[in-house]
Parts: sequence; C-alpha cells; structure tokens
Amino acid sequence: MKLNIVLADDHQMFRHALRALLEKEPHLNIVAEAADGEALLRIIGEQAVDIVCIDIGMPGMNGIEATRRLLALRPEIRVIGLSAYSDRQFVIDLLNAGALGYVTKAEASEELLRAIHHVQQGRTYLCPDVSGAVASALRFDTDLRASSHTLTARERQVLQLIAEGHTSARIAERLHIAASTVEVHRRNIMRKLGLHNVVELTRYAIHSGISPVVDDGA
Amino acid sequence: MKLNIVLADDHQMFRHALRALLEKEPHLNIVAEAADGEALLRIIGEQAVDIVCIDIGMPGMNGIEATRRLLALRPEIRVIGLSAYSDRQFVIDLLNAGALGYVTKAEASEELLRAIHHVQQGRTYLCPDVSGAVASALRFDTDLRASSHTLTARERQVLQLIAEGHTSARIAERLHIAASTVEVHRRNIMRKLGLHNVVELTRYAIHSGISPVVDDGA
DNA sequence: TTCGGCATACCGGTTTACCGGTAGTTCGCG
DNA sequence: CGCGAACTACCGGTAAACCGGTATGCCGAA
Repeated sequence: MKLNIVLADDHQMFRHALRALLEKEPHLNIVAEAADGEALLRIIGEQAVDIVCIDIGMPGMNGIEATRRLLALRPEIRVIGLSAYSDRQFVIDLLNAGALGYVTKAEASEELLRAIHHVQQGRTYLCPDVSGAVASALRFDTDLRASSHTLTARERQVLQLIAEGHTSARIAERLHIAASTVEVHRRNIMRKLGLHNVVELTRYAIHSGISPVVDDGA
Repeated sequence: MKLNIVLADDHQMFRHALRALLEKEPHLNIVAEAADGEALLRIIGEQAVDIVCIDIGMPGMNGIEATRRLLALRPEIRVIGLSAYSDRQFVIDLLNAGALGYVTKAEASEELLRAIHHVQQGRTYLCPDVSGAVASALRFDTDLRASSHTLTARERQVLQLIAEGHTSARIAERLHIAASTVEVHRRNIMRKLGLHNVVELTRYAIHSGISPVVDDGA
C-alpha cells in the first residue's frame, strides 16, 4: 500500500524538485502540492492523505498555524515540518502544534525519507542538528512548553502579518475583522512581549520563526 | 553532447531535489553540487562546467560575489541566479556580476529549464515576475546598470539604526544631526530600495547583513 | 568651471502607529 | 452557574512615519 503524501511550500520550484525526488521511491505517492496554508487545508478536505510535508516559513498562514488547523480537522494525518532554520522555539512550537517530524532543508534528503518512515509508524523524528539543539536547550530550561511568550493563535497570525509589512487596515481586510481589533491584538502582543514598535515586532517575528527572514515579491 | 551543470545552494535538500528533477532531462548532466561559494570555486577549477545554477542567499560568500569571482576565472561559464526573492537590486547586481539568467524559486521548475536553454545559447533569461519588476523600475530610473540603488555609507548607518528600532529623533541625537535630515535619509533609502515602511526596511537590513539577527545559541 | 552626488535642513500635509480607556460576545472550565 | 480567557469593537489623543517639495554648502569628476 502506497503512502499518500502532500507537499506544502511557497516555492513552486522546491515543490517540483522535491516531488521528483520522492517519486523515485516506489512506496511513496505524491497526491498534491500546496503553495500556502489555505490551499493545504482545502486539499486535505478533499482527498485521502497519510503524510503532509509542510514548510514552516510560508507567507500568510505559516506552517505552524496550518499544522494546528490541519490536525484539528484530520488528527490522523502525520505532519513533518520542513524548514530552513533550526531555531529552538520554532521546533517546540511545531511539535506542540502536533507535528511528529522536523527536518531542516540544510540536511540531506535522506533525512526526509527517514522522517517519513518514522512518522508513518507514529513515531517522532527530528533530524540530527535539530534534536541536538533541542537537547542542549533542555539542559537549561526544564519546561519549554510553558515558557516564553504565550501568544494566542490569533495574535501569532496578526504578528506575522505585521512583520510582513502590512498596515492594520490591510490586516483587518485579510482577516475580515475591524482595524480597531487588529490594533488591540497588536497592543496585546506588544504588552506580552515587552516590545514597543513594529520594528521590534518584526525582529521578534523573524527570530522566533513566526515570519521567514525573506519573503517573495517586491 | 550533454550540458555539464553545477548546482550551488546552501540547502542540501534543495540541491538533491533539484538534481532529481534536472536528471529527468536527458541532455543535462549534473556534475557537482556546492554548499557555498568557496566550494563552488574549487569545483569549477577542477572540472569542465558549462552552466552554474547558483543561489543568491548563501551564507558566507553570497551568490553575487561568487559569480563575480567565478567569471573572473572562467568567463565562458553561463551563470543562472536562483533566489527566493525578486528584489530588484539583487537582480541588477547579479546581472552586473555577469550572470545571464535569473529565476525565483517561487516560479515553476520549467522556468529553470527555459533559463538553461536560453543561457546555453548565450542569451539572457529573466523569469516573468523578475522581468516585470525590472521593467517597472526602468520607468523611474533610466540607468539601472550603474547600480544607482547602492546605499551610501551614511544611509547604511541610518538604516541600521532604524532596523534597531530607533525613532528618527533618537537617530538624530545619536548622529548629531537634525531629525529632518534623518527623515530625508530614510526616504532616500526607501526610494532606492523600493520599500515603503520600516518593517520592510528592517527585513532588508537583516537579510542584507546590515543588521544581524542575534541567535541565542539555538 | 560647471555638473552631479552627498549630506545637511526645513516646509506642509496625510496616514499609521502607539497608548489609554470601555465593553460586548462566545466558549470552556471548575 | 459564575468566571476568566479570547476575540471582537469603539472612543479619544499624541507621536511617529510617510510623501511631496525646496534649498544650501561641499566636493570630486567631467
């Protein structure tokens, strides 16, 4: 029986290339690709999916948020996070969202195949450099889950859009809420994190992995 | 006769995937991969290479600098820039460095094949979204080749302070100049780079290395 | 020497961010 | 049930950013 896999990444070229690579494995079946979180949620609502490989650094709904919503709809799906970065907080957040695997793009593609093999059996898999980072962090912080910020899902969503350079008005349109509400969210975020302007919010979002370092378009 | 191609990207997974994809083309021969500029220069000194696909956003020696040095050693090699973003300045700089092609990762992989086909014949190829960005820039700036988008030393200094979260007033104090002058600098920076708010300035400063993202030991 | 680039500085105006409140709804939990 | 958390929404006000323009002195290149 073949494994049905969905690839989610904002770079079409990376998706195509990864598809070409995974299709060399006879037991894998790439059933769909998604360029963003919204497309991904549509896809998993339409067809049978076993494993989702999802990029963390996607514009709009990011990979962590998408994972959260995806698993709320289909808890049986195994999620593997793909990322360019190995930030500690980043990994923790994704695992808390319910993902089973985490592999950085700097690793060899064999690591992804290994992750697929592990999560298929319900086991967790972290690629070497990530598991090392998490392990070293555990030595200093006994309870990573409860520590750090505690932004709500909505707040993370707003923060990401702020860090992408959108004004409150545009964010409000995007989320179908009032601009005043967006400003309340921003103020709550700033209060929780002890930050005082959008530059600091942007830096926090980038460093924490909520927003990728670079985004496309001009 | 097969085309000898080298792939340069800091993400091993992307290189492997791209190799799998390009190897489906019978006339292409992937002879080597490089994770950074130094490795790339070593490779082209050791074997026959026709085309190099190089990522712009590599740590250490970036793609533009690597292209410059590569073509100084082997001017006959055709270089195609691969990038996650379509920033105008990067396109201009890369073309000035001597590259013939520029394709963003957000584009389909067919765009890369098209670029390979074009540069093989010595022709320039820019993928649609990039050529659009360059064309729109041409309307406002008659001479892009002269790299008029280069920031002055003072502008870089101001940009760094902006990206650290300081207001114009504070920056003015720090530099012992008037706040109005700081604002002129900021506007000139934004005009040169095609950016429109401090969030975009912050992101630019971070990914261009003007302002570092402090990594807490990960 | 004329020209352009750079840094300096100010004017006026619009938009957005930032800060302080208040307050309604929903939803889950003890 | 009552309570708190989260999300929603508005009010008023100040500060800062953003967008035009104009202008001066300096310096190096054509």
